Amino acid sequence: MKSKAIENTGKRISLQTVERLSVYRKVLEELHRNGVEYVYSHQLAELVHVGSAQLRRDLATFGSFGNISKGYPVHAMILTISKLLGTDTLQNVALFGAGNLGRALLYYRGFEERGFRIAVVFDVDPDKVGRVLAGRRCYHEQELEQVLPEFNVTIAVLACGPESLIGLAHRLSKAGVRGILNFVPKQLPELKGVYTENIDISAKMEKLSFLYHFGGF
Amino acid sequence: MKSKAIENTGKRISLQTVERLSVYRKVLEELHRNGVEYVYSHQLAELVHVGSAQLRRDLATFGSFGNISKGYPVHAMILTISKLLGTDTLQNVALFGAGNLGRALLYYRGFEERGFRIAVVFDVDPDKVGRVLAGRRCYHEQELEQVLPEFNVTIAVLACGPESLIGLAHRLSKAGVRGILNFVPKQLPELKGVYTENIDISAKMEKLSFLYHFGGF
DNA sequence: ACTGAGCTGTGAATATAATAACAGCCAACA
DNA sequence: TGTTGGCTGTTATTATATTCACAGCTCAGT
Repeated sequence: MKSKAIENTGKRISLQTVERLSVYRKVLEELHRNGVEYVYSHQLAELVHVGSAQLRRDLATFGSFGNISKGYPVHAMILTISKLLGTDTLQNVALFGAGNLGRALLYYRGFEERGFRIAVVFDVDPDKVGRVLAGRRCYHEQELEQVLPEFNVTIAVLACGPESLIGLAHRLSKAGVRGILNFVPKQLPELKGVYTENIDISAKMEKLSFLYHFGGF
Repeated sequence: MKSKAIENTGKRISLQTVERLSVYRKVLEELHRNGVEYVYSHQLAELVHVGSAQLRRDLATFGSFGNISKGYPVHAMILTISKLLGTDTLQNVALFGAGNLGRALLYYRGFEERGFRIAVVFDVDPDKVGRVLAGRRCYHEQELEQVLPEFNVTIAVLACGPESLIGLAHRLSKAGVRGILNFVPKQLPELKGVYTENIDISAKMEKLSFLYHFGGF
């Protein structure tokens, strides 16, 4: 796997570790809600279906926080991981495309508790432009350059049509966006200084299909 | 990375290779639409942002199909990859949850051309049960055991609430489902004989956020 | 105080993935 | 027909990720 690892306090944090950290935090939040204060590596590891050694190693990449006999402090770990992921403070996100998927994302209540807020919506459909959807004003995609700076957006979510996708990506890059989450099943160009992450739902199904047809069990 | 590799014709196909195959096929489809008949590994590699050696190696895992001087035959490769992924024939999928996301998936036209068809919908909301959504009848989740067998479903997509998620997973397992695509940001249990794949949108954003905050470029 | 059970953090060992590099082939062309 | 350029498939190499296994610590129970 192409592993762009990041330099931290002398230790490198691989992207795979980062992905697991999201999961750890998610489960830790649940433990926290249940009043659990400390958790052992093997307990948490079992909850997230990961080896306990790997869990300890992941956590060790950004400094040790485990109490040697009580285990890991749940709440402190949540805060530490949040800070590492940059989600300790709310980030504004721009949504492109107010179709079925776009609106589903708009109405989803779960982003805020994970540190993200869809602040603006863009579309090309004249019927949608100018309207207010779930409290967010919908602008025309052409207005991107004027509107985006107002909202201090660093991440763009693409749930639009595939037509002008490439051009859009370049414009976003120029407009200062630093991350793109792309739901459109079409290849984006590589943009310098912008990290792009694809979510291809059909591809995930294909993976499941492969496993099923090959009897991967 | 936990690499459950699959035994094929003596060669193992890693899941990472499978994921890339989806991308290859997606791009190959586009080339095919544009009338391209053959493509060289370095051309395709550039389109998908992968090293050409890796591309050739990926393709070689299921037998060689590259014409040594013309490159790879676009259409034949599409068919071969489709067969490998099991998407050469349409597969029925069951959707759980007809909320915002669920409906977005229901109305999405793109699944069929990738080999999947949402055949049934389940929900717990009495307002939705019994209604027909985008041509698909909505059943109550309780009816799962009776209804599922009619539709020959092997993959379930979870876009429901987190409340009875674990129980649902176990029931799906018992009902013969072989793959679960889970959009609910909650940890599923490990089910013997069922492969589960999670799509956590917030987690993807967290990853982007991490990269941005750490200046991973 | 002392012992023992059980935890974390981590060096060492292993498994896996990505890259480089090249042998052998084919077509085009002189 | 001989030669050359550029391609694939694959082997060798390097880089990365995971797992093992244990030193060293902490506390509970005596």
